[in-house]
Amino acid sequence: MPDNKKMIITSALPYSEAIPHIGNFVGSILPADVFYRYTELAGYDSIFICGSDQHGTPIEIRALKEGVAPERLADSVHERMKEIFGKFECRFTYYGKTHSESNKKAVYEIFGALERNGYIKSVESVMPYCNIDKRFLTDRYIEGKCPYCGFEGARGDQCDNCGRLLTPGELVDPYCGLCHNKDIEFKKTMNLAIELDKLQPDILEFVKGRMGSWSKNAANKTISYLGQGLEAREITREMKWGFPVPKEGFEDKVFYVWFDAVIGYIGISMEWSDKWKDYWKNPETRLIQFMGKDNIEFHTMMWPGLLIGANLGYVLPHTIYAYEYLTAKGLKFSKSRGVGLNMENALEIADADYWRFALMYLSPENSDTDFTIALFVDIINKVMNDKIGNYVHRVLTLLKNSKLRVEDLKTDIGQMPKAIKLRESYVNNFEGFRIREALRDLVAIADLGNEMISNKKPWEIVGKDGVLPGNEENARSMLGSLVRLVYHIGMLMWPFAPEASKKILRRFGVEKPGISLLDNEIEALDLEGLEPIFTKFSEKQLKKLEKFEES
RNA sequence: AGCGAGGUAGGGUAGUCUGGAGUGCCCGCCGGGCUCAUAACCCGGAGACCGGUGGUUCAAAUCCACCCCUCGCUACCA
Repeated sequence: MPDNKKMIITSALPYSEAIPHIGNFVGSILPADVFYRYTELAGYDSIFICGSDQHGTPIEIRALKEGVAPERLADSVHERMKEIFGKFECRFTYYGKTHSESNKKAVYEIFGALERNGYIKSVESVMPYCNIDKRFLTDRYIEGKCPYCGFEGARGDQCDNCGRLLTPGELVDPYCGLCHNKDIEFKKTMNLAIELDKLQPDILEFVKGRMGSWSKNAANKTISYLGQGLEAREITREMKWGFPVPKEGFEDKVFYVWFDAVIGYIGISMEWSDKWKDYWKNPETRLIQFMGKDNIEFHTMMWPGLLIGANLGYVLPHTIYAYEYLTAKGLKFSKSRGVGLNMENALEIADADYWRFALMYLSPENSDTDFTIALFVDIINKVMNDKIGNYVHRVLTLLKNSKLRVEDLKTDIGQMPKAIKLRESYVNNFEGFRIREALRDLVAIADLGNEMISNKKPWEIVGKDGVLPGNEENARSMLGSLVRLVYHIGMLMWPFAPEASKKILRRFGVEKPGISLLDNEIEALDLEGLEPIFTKFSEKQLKKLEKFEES
């Protein structure tokens, strides 16, 4: 139940190299958005912060290859992502980006504090250096022959042929992955690192106090990592693209992308509004963070570690919720391997509401979940259409035929214990981050409605042209109850399928949905131009989809 | 190899923390009902040695040990 505490909801920042696929979406931004919409529905004072993660090697290298400035490349992808998230009805309070003045300010502030407080040290490493390109090469961008299987073209991090993890020094006859010359030498270089080992006791205390409300995978993985002991982690890199390090001797380096990406939550909020402080510097605020399971250690240890070390009064994460993966035919969705469906293509198949609903219905909250078109179509046709859409439509049609007016309807929710129970379950499930279960509760309300119709047989007392004489009282309470459930569905559907929700609520004159409204009498009823709120996939579309799945 | 997550009817899941008759849900299947509705809806039924083996217990899907299988992470990707 809502209290007066503020809430910051974040999704892991999507990397702006390419358009995310639906696996990325369902694993972070979608649940964050759905949860944020729930907090609005429940009446919390919450903000939803996200943005594009723009720094890092892949973008710099790609920009180099395409002959454009990294910033231009990152910004163009950022604009496309912003647009596509908008099309998916994501309701960010603010969607920013990491390459911004405000984020630079936040990064410098936190770095400065960490240094002042004695948590930064320099570490020496030896890295391959290309004398032609005049730059250090990260593991991915040095290539050569695999020392194990002899494969030509193995990368410094891994051999694609035998799958072994490698280090650049192991490669036989290494060459630069950019210019393909062999004029490479291994040179010493210095980088800055955050001393997580020093922060370990504080991080451990933080984790112990909070992990009760984390997802199982996040909690267990963190315990396991902490048991092994944290080590200093580098926060600077040998690159041009990023924020220059403001420290003598390191000016030619930039901050490592993970460092300014997590700080981005703050930096982006700063750009949003002066009100950012009311949330970030308020010890009561709950910071709720959604992400894929690959992001766990950054959020449970490194990010809290740097906040604790900086000691600037920023709130620490309250809830960390990490999602498993959506897979396609058992394979992890992957841009590089061409597995899965990107968000732009997805909209050619179905509108945002359908994707949001179906993806949350399949949400990989507890384990990897296999996505198939057949399953997707099933959810749309059977669940959204046959259960929910059809229920809403049959009730509204009955109501229209009955010619009853809104003030005739008796809609005493107190007489509907099952509906109240489902509504409570919906709220409890959201509060416990069991979002998929909350969605099941919503579906169960439609099930309840369909069952009520069968039991009460309203067609026996409502004709095509009004209520049959002598049945007025009965019709008023019967239809009142049925429409009450439609009202509930419209309201509780809002986090999942906002467009359909709006379509329903508009008929009841509700502009801004809220759970507290569910106890009020329905005040308006507009039954003009009734049509089903969802439509099914036709046989024709199905065949098209099957072809799509083949490729 | 280490670590994390899973293995429950034909398929997909919940239940496992906090042991108590295999209990629930979705799809599919079989039978019946209904006609307000999107050929939709409702009711009933069949279908599971709860991955395996051993142990603890009056009692194990649930706790313990070992084993088998799947996925993921162990990246100078974020």
